[in-house]
Amino acid sequence: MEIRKRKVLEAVVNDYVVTAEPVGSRSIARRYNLGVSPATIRNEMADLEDLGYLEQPHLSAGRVPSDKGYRYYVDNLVRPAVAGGEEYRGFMRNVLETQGHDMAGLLQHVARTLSEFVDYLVLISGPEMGSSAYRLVRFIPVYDGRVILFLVTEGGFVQTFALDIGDIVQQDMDKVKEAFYTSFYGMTLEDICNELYDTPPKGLEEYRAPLISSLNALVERLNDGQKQRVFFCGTANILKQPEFRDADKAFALFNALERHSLAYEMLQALCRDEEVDVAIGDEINRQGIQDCSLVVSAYRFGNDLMGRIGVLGPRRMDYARVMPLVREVSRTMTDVLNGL
Amino acid sequence: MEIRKRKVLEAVVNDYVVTAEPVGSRSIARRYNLGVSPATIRNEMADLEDLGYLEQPHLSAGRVPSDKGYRYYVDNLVRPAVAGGEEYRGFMRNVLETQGHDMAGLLQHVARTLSEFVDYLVLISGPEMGSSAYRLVRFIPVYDGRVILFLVTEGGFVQTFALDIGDIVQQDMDKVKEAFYTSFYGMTLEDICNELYDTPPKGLEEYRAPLISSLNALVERLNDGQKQRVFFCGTANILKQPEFRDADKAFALFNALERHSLAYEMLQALCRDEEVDVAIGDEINRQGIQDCSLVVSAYRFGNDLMGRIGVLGPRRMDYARVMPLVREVSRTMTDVLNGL
DNA sequence: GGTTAGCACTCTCAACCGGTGAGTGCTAAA
DNA sequence: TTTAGCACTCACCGGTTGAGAGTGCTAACC
Repeated sequence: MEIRKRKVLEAVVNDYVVTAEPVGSRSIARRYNLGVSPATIRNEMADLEDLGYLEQPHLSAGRVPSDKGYRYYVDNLVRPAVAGGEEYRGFMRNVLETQGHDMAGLLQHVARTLSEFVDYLVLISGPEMGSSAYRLVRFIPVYDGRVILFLVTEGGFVQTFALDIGDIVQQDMDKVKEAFYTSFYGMTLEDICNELYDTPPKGLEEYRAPLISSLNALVERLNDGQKQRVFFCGTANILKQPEFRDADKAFALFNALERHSLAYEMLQALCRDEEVDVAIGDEINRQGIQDCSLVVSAYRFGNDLMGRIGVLGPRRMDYARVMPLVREVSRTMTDVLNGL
Repeated sequence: MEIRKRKVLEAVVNDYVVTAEPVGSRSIARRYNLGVSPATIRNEMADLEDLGYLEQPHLSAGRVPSDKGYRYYVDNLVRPAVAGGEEYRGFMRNVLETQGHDMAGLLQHVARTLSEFVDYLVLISGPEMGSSAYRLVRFIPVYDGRVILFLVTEGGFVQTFALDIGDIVQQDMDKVKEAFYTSFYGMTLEDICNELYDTPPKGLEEYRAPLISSLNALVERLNDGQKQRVFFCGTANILKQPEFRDADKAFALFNALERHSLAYEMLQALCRDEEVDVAIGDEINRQGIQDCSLVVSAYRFGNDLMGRIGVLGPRRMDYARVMPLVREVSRTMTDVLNGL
């Protein structure tokens, strides 16, 4: 694309991001020093519309970026705003350090903090329990037939699941206590299922079937993303955005987001790039969320991907600010989790 | 209050609940068989307004119930709608039974199910961890200095907390493992703190201070309600209500609700009655939630109050439907949790 | 040939205006 | 005490109008 067209496209996106109003040739000529008259810009805009980068809500209105226009902007034009990054980094470190590695609380806090820096919705998915390796696995019998599966991931995330292994007589409970003191270090849930299937703990052969089926059901749920918790913060922010002041639009969006599994899948679906990824409008491909964009970055522990941090806002999102911010937060998360 | 005034007040509330429009004397005369003309009803309404039970949005509009009017209605006039109760009970039992006592999942499901029966927001607070007695307390050392406190309440609710007890040398970790195998059966968190303070486990005297301070911080957080999780469902429902189609109103409400601790306190604050309680408008006494009503009922395990189920909607809530429904759900919860 | 000034045209939006309908308060009669 | 009648108020709807912003097109300009 010619240099001037790029400048015009960038100007349109920049202006539209802040005003949420269709932007016209005159205002671009006034606010940006392109050295040409509105008429020339008008011609460029007409060309950009032909090429599919801009759209016109109605004749005699200004132009609005199309999905394709945003895509081009994000891929080629966006100039990350550095301001706030450092400030935020300090803030984050503070949050991370005072939260003492209580993962759920930590993620909640990070979501809250981030949502105060952007006027959008923040989503953070927790560690993927289904396929990650555990540093500690413990089976804790609680009472008749109920066993709590206690897991700690490499990253220190604790999760518990209740398993029902049917009627157990009291004296067998002690056996359970003993039997499950085996080490499952570094195994995934699938591994544990297989292990138990192949070599059931001594004295507990008769409970193997219900235990296995209970575990299998658990693995299945985890893979469905049903058990996966997504932390939300800044829901109210959505209502600040002019495009969601219409109650029906807002309703459709909130309704969709209420299915946490959908939010989880949405976060998972983005993984083109290592650092920070963006899905624009229809690219999100979820009912009710067509009018949004999602900026996502993953945080890691060691080589394992732990979870994802996402910011969901209108397509007209402030990419220049959000992208570096999200990148920064996930980097900081990764750093702190890895004990740097 | 005279019988006819009561009938008129009831009629106004009933109509306003469904239409959300100020209701006039004529429409009451038409829809209810009071045996008097609109003019008479008009006079009664003027009286009710003088008494503070009704309000007029503007001259020449119909009347709307005031907070006082709703209060009188809820206390004296409401006729619980029975329809749906049994149907719901079956539904609930099914949810409760298939959820296998995984408390977090269970509460989430109950919230979801209930939110499908009412067009309002459902809030459920989990067991109060701070002051309830535990059936099982376990300290699980994870790695250097990090100990997970693993708690199971009488009701089978599992919760874990990370504690930092400072630098621990590896060989001491085994001691921790041993030392914390004590039984803390039936103790509350406060009890445990005291116990550890009075008689620190053998060989771990030097870790007493950080452990105690870590635990104290935990108790404090629990008492602040910070750690208390509140399960939300039906947030989108709020936007269906005409009074929240105005984005600013909705924003104020969502903003307030985002502070989960506020939601928690709101639920806790209501405890006049055993069965089901209602806070109307300003009675809720929380910034941003003045225009709502809250219907709450507690569920129990044994004699302990475990948590609360609340429905938050506009003041113009369908009390006749919501009140029995909330009562029914909390009863069913209590029944199922107690193993009936 | 690219650029620009000028101009007619389009479309939205806010303000205005009058009519309609719902509802009220008041008064006088039943 | 109740009711019919009536004048009055106010929100709301639909149509109109004018202003403002923006466009496309054309012809002149460098």
